[in-house]
Amino acid sequence: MADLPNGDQYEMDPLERQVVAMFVDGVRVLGLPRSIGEIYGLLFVSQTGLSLDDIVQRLGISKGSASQGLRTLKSLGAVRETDGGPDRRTYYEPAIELKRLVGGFIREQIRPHLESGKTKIDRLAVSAREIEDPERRKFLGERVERLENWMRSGGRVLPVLQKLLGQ
Amino acid sequence: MADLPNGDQYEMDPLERQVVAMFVDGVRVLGLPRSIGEIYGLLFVSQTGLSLDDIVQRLGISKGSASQGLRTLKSLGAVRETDGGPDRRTYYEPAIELKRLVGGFIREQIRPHLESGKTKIDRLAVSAREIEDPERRKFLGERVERLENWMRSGGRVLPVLQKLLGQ
DNA sequence: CCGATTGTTCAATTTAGTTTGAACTCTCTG
DNA sequence: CAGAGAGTTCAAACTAAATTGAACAATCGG
Repeated sequence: MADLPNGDQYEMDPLERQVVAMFVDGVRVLGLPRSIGEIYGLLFVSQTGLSLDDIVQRLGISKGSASQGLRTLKSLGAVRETDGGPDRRTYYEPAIELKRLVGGFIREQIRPHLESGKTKIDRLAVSAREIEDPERRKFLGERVERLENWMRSGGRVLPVLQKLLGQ
Repeated sequence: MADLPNGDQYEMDPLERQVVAMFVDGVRVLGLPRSIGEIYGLLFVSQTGLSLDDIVQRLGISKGSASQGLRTLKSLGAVRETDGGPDRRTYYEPAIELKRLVGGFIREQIRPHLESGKTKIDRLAVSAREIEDPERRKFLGERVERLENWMRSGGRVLPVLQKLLGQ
């Protein structure tokens, strides 16, 4: 590296660092790994699309990490690929519409959990009905009902959320 | 332990395990540690309040873990303390109203991040205005605006969320 | 106020999750 | 169709986060 003519193109400037750090914090709240925040943040401050190798070099992360991070971001609908014309490689750009980002996150991270939650509650309801002691059975029945209510509320909220964030 | 008359009172039955496992999964989605899901889940299936020692023994976790978990749950408004009458120790019961749970989570986990996010964006806006190159400065200004929009949307959504989940 | 009991704190350990990097596949092009 | 470049995969290494447990503080009753 020391013998390359221009190290600058591999380094982020302070403002870019600031943005990347912000997104790193941001995605941690969402339970996503740091590298995802770094990649998205870098794309977010970049005026042009970046290739996988650009990302690897500017962030100083491994190719593997960048590749996996981009896959997750693609699945969330948070980056789109633009094929680089004459060039062989793919370039990546960030999706910056909140609607799209929230939609992807709900679809990929929230809905699956709501689904599996419902299944588990159904199984729980079955177990609860098999309890011998009537008092205990009644109590459990009430708790199961409470859980079903939570799920219903959750299901009702998501569409509203999406509508509100669609601007 | 082997010489205690009734080991049963320290063990969860299969249904209790099922509920605890469900809440462990549940809280992981929210980015909270496993022990918190275990404790809340155990309280949720229990017909009576439980003491810290009850929790330690039935879940088989350490006193330290239970103590810290309860503290977090209290700060989230997800458990309340009931002092156990003649007894010296405190008993814990779960809060089961969704409104309360969501409210606590928003207050403790979401709002602080929104706040600090706003601060970071303000600082970023300052840095962006100092950029020399006009084209770059314009681009960054637009991105900062975008971030400000995201934050505004987030702020608008929370109250609606709370209202909808209040039943 | 002493000793017993309840609950807290935090450094050390353990566990879970992320990142790396080398080997691999795929695809294009000369 | 050989070889070069782009991107993927995944076991191993590393890092971050949770848990333990022992020492400590607080409180109560005798």
